[in-house]
Amino acid sequence: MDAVEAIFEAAGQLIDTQGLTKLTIARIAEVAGYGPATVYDYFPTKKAVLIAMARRELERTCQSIEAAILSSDSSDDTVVSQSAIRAMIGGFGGRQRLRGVLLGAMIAEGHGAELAEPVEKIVEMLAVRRRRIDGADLDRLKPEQLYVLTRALVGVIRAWAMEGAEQVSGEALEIELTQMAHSYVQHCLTNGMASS
Amino acid sequence: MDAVEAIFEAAGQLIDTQGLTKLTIARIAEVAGYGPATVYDYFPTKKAVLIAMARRELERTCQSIEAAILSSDSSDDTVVSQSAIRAMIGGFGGRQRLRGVLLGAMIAEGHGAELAEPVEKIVEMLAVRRRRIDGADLDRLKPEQLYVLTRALVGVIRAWAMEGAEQVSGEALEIELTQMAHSYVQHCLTNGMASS
Amino acid sequence: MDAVEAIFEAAGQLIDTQGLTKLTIARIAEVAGYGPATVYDYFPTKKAVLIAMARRELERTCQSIEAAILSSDSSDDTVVSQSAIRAMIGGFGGRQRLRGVLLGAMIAEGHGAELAEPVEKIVEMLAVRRRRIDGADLDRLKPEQLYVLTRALVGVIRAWAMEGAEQVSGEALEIELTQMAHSYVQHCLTNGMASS
Amino acid sequence: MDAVEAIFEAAGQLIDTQGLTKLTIARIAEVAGYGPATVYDYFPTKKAVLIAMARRELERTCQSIEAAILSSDSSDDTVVSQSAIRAMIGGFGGRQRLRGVLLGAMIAEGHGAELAEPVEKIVEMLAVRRRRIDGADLDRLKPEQLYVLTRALVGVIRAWAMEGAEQVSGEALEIELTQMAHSYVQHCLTNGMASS
DNA sequence: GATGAATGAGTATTCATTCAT
DNA sequence: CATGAATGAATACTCATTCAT
Repeated sequence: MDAVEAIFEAAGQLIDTQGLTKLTIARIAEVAGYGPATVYDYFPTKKAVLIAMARRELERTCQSIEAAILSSDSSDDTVVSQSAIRAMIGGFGGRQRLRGVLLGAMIAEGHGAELAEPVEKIVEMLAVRRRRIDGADLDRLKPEQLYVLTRALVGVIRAWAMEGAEQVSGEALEIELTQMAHSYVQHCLTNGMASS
Repeated sequence: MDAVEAIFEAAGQLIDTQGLTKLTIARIAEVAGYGPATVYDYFPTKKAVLIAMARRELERTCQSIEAAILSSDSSDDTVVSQSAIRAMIGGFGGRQRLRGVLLGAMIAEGHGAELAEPVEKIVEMLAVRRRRIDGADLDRLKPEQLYVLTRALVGVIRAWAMEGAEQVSGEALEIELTQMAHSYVQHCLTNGMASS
Repeated sequence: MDAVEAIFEAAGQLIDTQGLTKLTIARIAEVAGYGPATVYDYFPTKKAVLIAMARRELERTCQSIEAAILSSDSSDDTVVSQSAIRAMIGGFGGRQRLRGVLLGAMIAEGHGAELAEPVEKIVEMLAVRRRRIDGADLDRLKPEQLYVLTRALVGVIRAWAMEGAEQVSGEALEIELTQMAHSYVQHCLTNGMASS
Repeated sequence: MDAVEAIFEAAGQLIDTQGLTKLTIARIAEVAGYGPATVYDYFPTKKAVLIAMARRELERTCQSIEAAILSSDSSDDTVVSQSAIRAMIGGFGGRQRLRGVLLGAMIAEGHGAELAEPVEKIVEMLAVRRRRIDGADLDRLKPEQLYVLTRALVGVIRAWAMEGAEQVSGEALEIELTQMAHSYVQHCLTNGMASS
């Protein structure tokens, strides 16, 4: 278990400082303080390391989002959403390049759909919350709407992670993402209501 | 010129059918009908081929967006935006894998910001159009808003390209992207007006 | 003792089903129900396992040949030889791939000469038998003749083991090997007699 | 073409002096005076090199056998066979270990049946010859007999090649193999005649 | 007696890139 | 313009073997 942690840490460091291209099993092992073969005692493949890392980070992100939503006592959806989105942005340990690479790895290996989980979790929790608060039952986005919403959020965060935060501050990003999500969801629900 | 075209065509084909991993200079050259060394007469590096291709496709996409907007005589912004977004989605010859790879290459090589150009073009043209039509001098989006909007659109399209179009049809994507963009822009402009 | 047996059994199974290439100490140990290190408590080396197995199987084959000759009460040498050869062919539990691999290992490790023992045993026992039965004191084969005879028999059986038994049935093999051996020995002894 | 020859020569040398285990593509290439990658310009795989070598040696052996038979003007079959067998023994360039390894490689890779060709050629040519000489039509060995004969010859020669020629001289081998082959064939044909 | 975690040394194979022609 | 033969440097993955417990 300790070895896995060391491998993750080593790989994370290397990716964030030298990029994916320079990442080799030998280097990971060396930084982790093991021989190359040891990595293979825990992961069958180099790609598997990346995927496992991404999943763990995703897991963590989900948890911090959940925590953010649950601990937010505002009755204003926007406020709650914003703290959730802040958790998303802050996820992945803050290491920009690592974040981008891991997301990219998930997509490239065909696990892109898993990335939607955190966002779906937000939407779901907000819906539950809302129902609890005002008894309203204005629910569910259509699948394609959820799809667009999740990919938009992840896409923006990924771009921001990789391009560096020079163009836009984390705070501004947080606010605008919240606005975008909120206005789109409002629009969806409004139209959905109107047409029903 | 002919050789460059042949190289692009060969590389495009190979990427779309076999993925980036299987792409080698030798194979590109073979399919293009040249020897490997010839590729190096036109591009200094393998990455350079990818970047050049991406730029050309991006250029083309810009042009088709421009054409779509100019030829649209509707006075409804949503309709115009939608045809612009349709042009975006249809870019890269509709070859999803190719699109994903090329966009990924641009991002990986640090040219991610260029990807925003087509979207910025839409926004800009729509603004000009609006001014021409109703004389209004609507504010521009703030930089961070433009940033979020562009990355959101590109992010969704890229994800859609890489995950395969099975989950959401191109038509649905087109509609929802338009809705998302429109509701966000409305929101931005409205708030911007109110606060000024 | 039990562990050794388990190791032999595991290795035998693995070789016969997956071939020598897929044979690793780890896999042997696993199938045998032990950890890898345990194998090294009994054998100093991977090759040593193979050699030991080969020797044991060879030993067994010798014994079954002996039994076959002793229990055969025919006075016809050909009949006796044939049952001896049948015992040879049936050696190694009839597991052809295993046989081929083990014989190959013996040869490769420079123990090829040991393979001749079973055949020499046949020849010797037949000579003894003959002497007992008709008091004749037939000459021994010359060393080079014994050499050729033994290698021929082993060579054919080995080839048959490795090429698969599809081309020739075990029964036909048994008959023809007996004929070949018999006619050669006859020839040798006859000429030997004549020339002495 | 020159490169192929150099590779064969290098591989042959290495096998004969250091054995199959120590054979690596890198070493072959080095000895041949090339980089490792060049070997792959001519052979897709390490095994392919061995197979190709074996086939070439086989080819050569066939040719020298053919030449031996054709140039032998004796009317005595035994004499002719012996020179053919001498050609077989002398085949494979006289490099003992190489010979054994190449034969082993053919067998191990499932091309064992090809090894029979030289022997079948002998038998065939002798049959033709005999027919021409005395008009006799005492033909063909049964498949299983041919099988046993060929494997016996190859088996003995292979063993002799690998065990070293200390136990038996090449001359003695040649004589005894001829005797064995001859007595077996005589036996087969005689019995075949008798039973028809 | 048994182990399992760790490894170090090894190797086939790939490919972007060069250069003499 | 075009080449094709050659390559050097790189790297994922394997496995026999060890040793502290």
